[in-house]
Amino acid sequence: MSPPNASKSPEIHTKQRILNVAIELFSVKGYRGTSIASICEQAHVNVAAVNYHFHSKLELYLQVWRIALEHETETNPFDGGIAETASAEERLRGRIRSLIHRFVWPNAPSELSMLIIHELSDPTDPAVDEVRFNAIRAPHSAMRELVREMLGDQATDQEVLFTTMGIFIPVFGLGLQQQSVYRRDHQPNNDGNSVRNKLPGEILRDAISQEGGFEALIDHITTTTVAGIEAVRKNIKKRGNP
Amino acid sequence: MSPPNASKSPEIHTKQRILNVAIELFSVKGYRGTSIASICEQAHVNVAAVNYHFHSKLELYLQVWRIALEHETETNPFDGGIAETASAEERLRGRIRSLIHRFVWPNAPSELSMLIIHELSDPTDPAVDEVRFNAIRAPHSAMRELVREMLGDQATDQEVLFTTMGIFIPVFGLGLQQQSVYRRDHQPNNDGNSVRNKLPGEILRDAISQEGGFEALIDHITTTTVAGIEAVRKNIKKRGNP
DNA sequence: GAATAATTGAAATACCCATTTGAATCGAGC
DNA sequence: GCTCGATTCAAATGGGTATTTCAATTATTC
Repeated sequence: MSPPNASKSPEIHTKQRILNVAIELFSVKGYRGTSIASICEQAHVNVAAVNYHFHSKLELYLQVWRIALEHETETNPFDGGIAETASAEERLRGRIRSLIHRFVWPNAPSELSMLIIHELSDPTDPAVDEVRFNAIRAPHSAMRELVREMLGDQATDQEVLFTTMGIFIPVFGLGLQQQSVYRRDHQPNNDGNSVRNKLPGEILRDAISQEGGFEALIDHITTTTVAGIEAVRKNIKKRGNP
Repeated sequence: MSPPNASKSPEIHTKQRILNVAIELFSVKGYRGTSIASICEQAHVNVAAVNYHFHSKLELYLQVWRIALEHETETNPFDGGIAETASAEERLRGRIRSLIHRFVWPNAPSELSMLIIHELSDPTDPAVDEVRFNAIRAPHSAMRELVREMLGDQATDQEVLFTTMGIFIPVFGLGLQQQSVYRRDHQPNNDGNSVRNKLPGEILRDAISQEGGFEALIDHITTTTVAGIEAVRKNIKKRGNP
């Protein structure tokens, strides 16, 4: 009777189907921008299922966060696969590679980074702060320690802080641009010429889509970052002990 | 009769009062996050006034954008007040100063930059693209030309692009962090310890709030940026003509 | 100072959304 | 094959929002 629901039953459980769609929609359109109804529609599931399996929209969202965080940590560790024993510059390169992968992976930022960006520009609920904080804190303090190591003991805290920020924060800018481009690409009414020229994010996307472009970007960022660190070190040496 | 409406009449016109409140709320909470009702409440104005003076919420929003863009252009020109005749490094410093002022001005990012960030992470309507584009394009292409000048003719387009992005895009990351901190500060239920440690944006805000911290940040960014450009130039020289 | 247009006010309308409800259906264990 | 708990379904509820409506009020013009 009724439609042959081949998309149901043992294959993938309702709960999992909801999660799969939710992670996609929440990361692209944010918490407020995605309705339970739209999730259920795409997952071929009744709206009540969401409130049955997860108590509320917010709890579903939290679950999505936890899954995205786990997934990112597994597939893309902070160290970029570089051993602890490698040179500082090697390790820096690994960290930068990992960050870029998260926030500008050619086709789209990772789900986690998109969630982070939405949460930063439009916080959902204090309950999310905890998990969001965990997602940001670990890579940030790891980077800070590495910068401290590279700048040496004579560097002031402010120098370490600014230098760390100089590496860490720009990727949020990259992610924001990428996310904007990604959304624009997926807009249903995108006729491609409503705005005459390209936004910085689109120019960048084009560049890294080219053969070798992505590696070139990582090279460029690593090179300029190392040069920046070197410049700060020179200043420290010139100044001597504070 | 009724309350002595001292907040009305010739003083400031209804339309202007709406705009004043709208620019504040839209920039902090975004388009979707602010209701017409909340604007009218704060402006001591009836909801119908919005739809009388501006046809719709969207048109009010567009008006706010135009005003914010105008205001920013007047009070904070791209060149940071540095003359065309100054050295390239001086002009770069001016541009960086201007960008930082827009996106991380100690107390809060400017209205325009907050609008931009919201629009990037959660686009409102194609009608906004035009004005948003104008807000981003001018400083971006100015920066690009300056970078081209500093890198010389032998630099590839990709080198110019990446270097420009390396200066231009990070400020979006800064702005995103600042906006997040700013919103958190202004949340009504902010007990200050729902999350134990500080987010990068908060650490940074603390640092630039200190005496001389803001200038130190601009110094740091300028120094590392110049060092980065110098590194790219060296690569170009080493490589010779492509 | 009357007539007319502009503006404001309070309430109504229409839509979207999260959540609830209670019946229907399914599935495992006996 | 029956029972009971788990799951799914369609419809209803309640709260929020943008927008409209039209009468009341204010300002402007002659």
